[in-house]
Amino acid sequence: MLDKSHKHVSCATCGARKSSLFGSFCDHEVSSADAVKACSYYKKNQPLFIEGSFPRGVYCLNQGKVKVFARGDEGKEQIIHIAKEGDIIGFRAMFSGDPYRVSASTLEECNICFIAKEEFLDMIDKNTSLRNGIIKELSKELGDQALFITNMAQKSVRERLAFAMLLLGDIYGDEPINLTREDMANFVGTATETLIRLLKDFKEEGVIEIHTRKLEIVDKERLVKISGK
Amino acid sequence: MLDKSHKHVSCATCGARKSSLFGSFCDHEVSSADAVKACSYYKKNQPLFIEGSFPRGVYCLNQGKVKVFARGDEGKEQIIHIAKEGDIIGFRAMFSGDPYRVSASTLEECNICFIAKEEFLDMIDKNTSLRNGIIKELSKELGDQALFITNMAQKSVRERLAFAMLLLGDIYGDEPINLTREDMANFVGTATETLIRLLKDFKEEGVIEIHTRKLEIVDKERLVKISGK
DNA sequence: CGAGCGATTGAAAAGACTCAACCACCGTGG
DNA sequence: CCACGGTGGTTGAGTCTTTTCAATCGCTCG
Repeated sequence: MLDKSHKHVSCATCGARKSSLFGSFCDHEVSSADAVKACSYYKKNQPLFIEGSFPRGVYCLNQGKVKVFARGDEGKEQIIHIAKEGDIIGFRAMFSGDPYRVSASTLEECNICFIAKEEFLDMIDKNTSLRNGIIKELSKELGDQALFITNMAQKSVRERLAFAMLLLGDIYGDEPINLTREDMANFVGTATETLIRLLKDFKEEGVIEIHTRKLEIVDKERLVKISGK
Repeated sequence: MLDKSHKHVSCATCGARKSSLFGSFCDHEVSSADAVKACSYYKKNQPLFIEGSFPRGVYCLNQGKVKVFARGDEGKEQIIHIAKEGDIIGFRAMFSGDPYRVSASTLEECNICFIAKEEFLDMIDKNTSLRNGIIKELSKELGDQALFITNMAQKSVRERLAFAMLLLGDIYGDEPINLTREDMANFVGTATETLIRLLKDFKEEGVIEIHTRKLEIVDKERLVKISGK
């Protein structure tokens, strides 16, 4: 259980920072980031921002997972990305000038820091390596999404599920994967029922273990093979 | 028929430049861009770069269309983007540090200018508005791709085709859309046969006209409706 | 203990793909 | 000028994956 107060989490002691875009900060930059940010505790399933609204800053995840998703015409969610500790989200729309084209909401209890737009843009102006890191991150995501599109267009649901499980394995690390079946289906891009049937197949094939809602990968090699890459 | 010589096309007289990322260049910048770039004539179906190789510079389209695509596991192409006059391609991989994750090849005869990596990075260092333009372009594409993914995951092939026709309408402007059925299918993410059947439907519904290989949009409103947005 | 959401199962229907064959256009070379 | 070959386009039939809809189950939290 996380601390529910709005207590300030220092960037200096943030375990997630080192592997984040702010990883290269010097002491001075760390403390000035600390000074301008606001920390909040978020309950499960709480929105950070919603498609169509205008961005007012960026969110830096100290603890917990966040889904980033778009809604299709019938309102069905398509999860584009799942962010974990150390990830920064919401910066895309700050650069494009558009309103958000996706929504974000917590998948579990989270501690999340917020940095206002002006402060963030200011940091980018002053810090070349942060700026380069952002450009690199945008580029990396663009490449990932090209693969995502290709998978979506050409792979069967079974293959996509295997691929998604591998991604989720990386995101969740040691912890078991913990998502509703619906969120998982919306990540893979299929119907909930289809997803459930395929998970059952994987279980019977000894590829994963199912503990009600929590999933564990047993045979990663096999998943790689099934995913077709 | 384009000029097949490797004659230098000046950025100063390039009709495509004004609407491109280089649109904000001052005279001085235009002439220095002119000085470092190399112009080439490309035949139809000629590759610019190939997935897996490392980028050595960026390509600026003066004339013609270029497809940017990834290959799925069975080698099938998925077209991610179709670039037109004034577009700059290949810069993503220069920032991510990865090798190219997509390939690019001409869809028709083209005049294309090449700017080497160091020169381009140098231009970005020196020109803030170019740099901001690049960041904005990366962000814009990232947003477009999120929509692309959602469409791919949730829409029927018919809906996706309608959506793709609208995009192609913008890309081709006044000219008729001119792609092989296979390229078109690889853009929509479907089998060639399915695409052909759906094009026939659209024709019978009076939405498009088919002149062998060239397609013309007759009822744009209807396409918007069919695409479901 | 009960309500309610999330998970699961089954059966039927629909959408899309594959495979195989055939057509049509176009440029080439005899 | 015409026959030929090849690429790209079209059509039909059968199959298979995936979705949809309906019903049931079973945690989990007040």
